[in-house]
Amino acid sequence: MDGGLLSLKWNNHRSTFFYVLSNVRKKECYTDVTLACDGKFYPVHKLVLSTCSEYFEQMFEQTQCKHPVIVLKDIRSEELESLLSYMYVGEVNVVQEKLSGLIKAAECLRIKGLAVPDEEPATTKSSGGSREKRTSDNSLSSEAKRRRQDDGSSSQRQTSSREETSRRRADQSSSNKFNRNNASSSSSSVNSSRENRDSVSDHRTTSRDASEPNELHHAQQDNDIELKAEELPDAHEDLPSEVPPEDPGDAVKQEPLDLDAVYLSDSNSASDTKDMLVEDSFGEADGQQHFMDELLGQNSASDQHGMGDYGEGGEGSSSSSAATNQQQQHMGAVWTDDLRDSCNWPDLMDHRPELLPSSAQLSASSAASIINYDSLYEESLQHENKTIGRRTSVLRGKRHQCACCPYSTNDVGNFRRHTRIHTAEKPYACRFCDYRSAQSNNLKAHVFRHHKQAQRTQTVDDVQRLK
DNA sequence: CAGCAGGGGGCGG
DNA sequence: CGCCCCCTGCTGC
Repeated sequence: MDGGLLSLKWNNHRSTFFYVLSNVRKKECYTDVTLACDGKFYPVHKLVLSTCSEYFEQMFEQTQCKHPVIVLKDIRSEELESLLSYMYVGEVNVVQEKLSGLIKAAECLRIKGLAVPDEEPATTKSSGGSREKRTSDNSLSSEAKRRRQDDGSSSQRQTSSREETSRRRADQSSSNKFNRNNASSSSSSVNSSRENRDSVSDHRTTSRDASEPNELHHAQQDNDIELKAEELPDAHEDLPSEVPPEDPGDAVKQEPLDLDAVYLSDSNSASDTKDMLVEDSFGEADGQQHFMDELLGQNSASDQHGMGDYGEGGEGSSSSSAATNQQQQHMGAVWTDDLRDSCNWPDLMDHRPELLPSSAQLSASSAASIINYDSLYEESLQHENKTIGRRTSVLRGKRHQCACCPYSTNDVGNFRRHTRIHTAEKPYACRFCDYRSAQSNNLKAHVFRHHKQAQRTQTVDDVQRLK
């Protein structure tokens, strides 16, 4: 076996991966989860989140939702941005006074390396640099500079996405440093929900010595190869310089409601079954092309695919709807109703006690929820103030634009009511059975249909009790 | 049958 | 004026 075994190594695999990953994040391609925080929306990748946080990993495992929107409470957007940089780049610079807040946020989200010990991918044969236990506070930077020695293991097929992403992180860690002096806010009062995950072996922070991240390219050139794989054209060649200083803010959709991006398929359905599916169409078609282009080292002409305006009221401005149609057409084979169906809201509902605790519980126990009504609503209002309000209200007066779907209305009550579709909030509970409804009228109708007699009796009892 | 949304009316600040 | 409640109609299963 050894005799015929050739190890093909892509010399610049890491750097290319990082570069592409950086780009897809910047361009919001392939994002499959949206973090909502402080009224901002951060389209990101489950892969990255789950790699960097078992908390996210478990969350994603418990919902098959294609594109969940995770509302982060008790975390400030600046902290989240820093954490995202940390997760994507593997490194973030933070000023001293902001550190505690960042750490707290990291603890809430159980970010590996910051809040919980990192674990080395099992199949990665690290050449075993010194692994030192990280002490969170002062290792933000050194953490990011960790191991790269395992570059050479590409002959192993990577079947674990986590492992793969860990590699990316390693790559990212080697990239240019992201200087975030504005990483902010230590005022977070987040309760540390860090759990004892110390069973995880605490391999980490092979503090790769100080070789400067920017020297990645050269450093990687040092890697030995058994058989030089055909390298990509020069996408990676210019990587250190091409990779822009990662600014999470750039990735933030400041005006998410203007975007085609967040499209939530809310195909309603029988009783509890509901597709909680957020389709992210952030120019994915373009993105795919771009991805290939990136891999091929070509510059995609579709750099600016961005998000088109959502269009008012979801009817869609001609441009946006055209864009969306184009995207959907483009990705027709990818995004089908079947896929929508594969996103089973009931799955989420089944775990709702875990995933959707009350806001109070959330505040106390965890920092994230998948669609928290209050947050979503508040964020929607914030956004509409920022965007819809700015753009639409001029024409139509106060306009409420759903953050998750094209729905919009002038009526705040209707808007609240609509929001419950996405939050699955059913505040109206039947007294006589376990039926719950999002609308009072539905409950009323239900009671009328099924519990007319019981209701009559109950009413009599109530009257007597009052007497 | 249930979910959803448009719209009207009442009420309180 | 904003909010809430309610009625009503439409839609899909």
